This record gives sequence, structure tokens and C-alpha cells, in this order.
Amino acid sequence: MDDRLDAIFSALSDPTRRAILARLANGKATVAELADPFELSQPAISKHLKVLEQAGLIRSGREANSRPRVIEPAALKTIADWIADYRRFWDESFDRLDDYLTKVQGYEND
Amino acid sequence: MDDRLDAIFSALSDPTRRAILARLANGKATVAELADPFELSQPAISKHLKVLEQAGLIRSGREANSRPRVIEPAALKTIADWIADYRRFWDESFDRLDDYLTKVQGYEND
DNA sequence: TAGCTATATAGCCGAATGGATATATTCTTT
DNA sequence: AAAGAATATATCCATTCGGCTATATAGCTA
Repeated sequence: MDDRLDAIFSALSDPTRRAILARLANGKATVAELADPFELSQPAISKHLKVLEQAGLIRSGREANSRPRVIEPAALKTIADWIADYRRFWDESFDRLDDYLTKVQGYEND
Repeated sequence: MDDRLDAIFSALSDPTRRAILARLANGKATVAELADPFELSQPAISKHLKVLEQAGLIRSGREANSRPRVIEPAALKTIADWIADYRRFWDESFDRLDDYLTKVQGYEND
């Protein structure tokens, strides 16, 4: 589990990879489409995609000639959950809010 | 701003540094205290602390002979905010929840 | 002030990272 | 089947990273 966090945080530590992820937030895209905004070689982009995929942040599909990528929410949720443990440090009202929703509204939080 | 994210994600990609941060979530600690759980040299720990500090995740104090560290919530909030943009991918109810709080309870969300 | 304690810095080393170019692989199309 | 398109893999290179040992610095104590 620690290894997964390593891989996810490490993957996100690169601005190119975060930009790729941001692009994929708008939907499926091919490698060529993902590479387009950057002044990087195609292999460099493929490498970044491999890092993202091994971290579980994206998945590869197969469509005719191309291998479109889609975003994979689970990995992002993993680190969101990790950060949630620290949320009390900057958001005093978080715990009270959480209680309120659970008790009064019946919302469940993760 | 991108550089800040680089530094924060990169700092968090190491398990030793995440463990140090977890320890600091329980309150201020000296370098020696932080080093204790690990089988690493003291300089190695100092290096990790420097990385965390340069990422803005911790701060150094001065207390007699020692330089105690404390957690610094701002950096964690920075990446929590970054992740929040993707929350819709795994939490369908998030937007509705957000609306509900803003309208009915007057809570503000960043 | 001399020595002790706590921590930082310097320098070294091997492994990992991010980039490039060249080439291989896999479909699709003609 | 041959050519073209999309993408992956192999190498190579410079830089960064995480660890170590040795040493420096700063404050406390005798």
C-alpha cells in the first residue's frame, strides 16, 4: 500500500504528467493528441504515459490503430483519502461538518 | 505554482518522508525523535527534512539546543485543492453535497 | 573555555529519472 | 503483400536522488 502511494505521488510530481491527466479529465485521448501540446518527442510522452499507467492513474484502451487513454479515478481517490487524514490541520470545521452530514442528512463519507 | 506542486508531490513520494509527516501530525518533534524509528543515518534524516521543508510541508523552530519541526498545513491544502478538481470522478454526490451546504447552511468551500 | 549534544553540510557513490534518436511492433489501407 | 500510421521499445546521456561517512557548526554545561 505504501508502494502504491510512492508510485502515485511520484507520477504526480511531474508537470507534464499532471497536464496529461488534466487533459484526460476532459475525456479519452490518443497518444498523439496527448503529445500535441508539448515540445517533447513522442517516446518521451509514451514514457510519461507508462509512468501514469503503472501508478494506476490512467488506463489504455484499444481502438483500431490507436491506444486511447482514459483517466482512472481509483488512484486519485487513494491519495485523496491519504490527505484526508490531515485535513483537520487546515479545516477546523471539517469534523463538525462530517458529523452533521452523517447524523442529520444520512450522507456517508467514504 | 506548478513548481510548488512538483516539490510537494515529489516530497510526498518517499515513504520515509510520509512517515515523518505522520509523526509530526502528532505534534512538534526534534530531529533525533524523528530519526528514531528509522534505520537511517542522521544526515539522511536531515536531508529528508530539508526536502519536506523546501516543499513547505514542515517548518523548523529553535528551542535551546535543538531545532524542532512542526507540520505546515498550507502545502497539504495546496495539493488537496488540486485533487479536489478531480473529485467528481469518484464521488458523484460531491457536487450535490457542495450545493447543499452552500445554499442551505451557508458554508463556503474555498 | 573545553567538552558534550544536537543538527547541518560536504563529498562520494550507485540507482533512478527524463530527455533524445533509432528502431520495432501492430493495425489499417491500398 | 506493401506501405503508412500510431505507438512502443531499446539505447544512450546528463541530472537528480537517496544513502553513507566524515566533518563542521551552534548552543549548553561543567
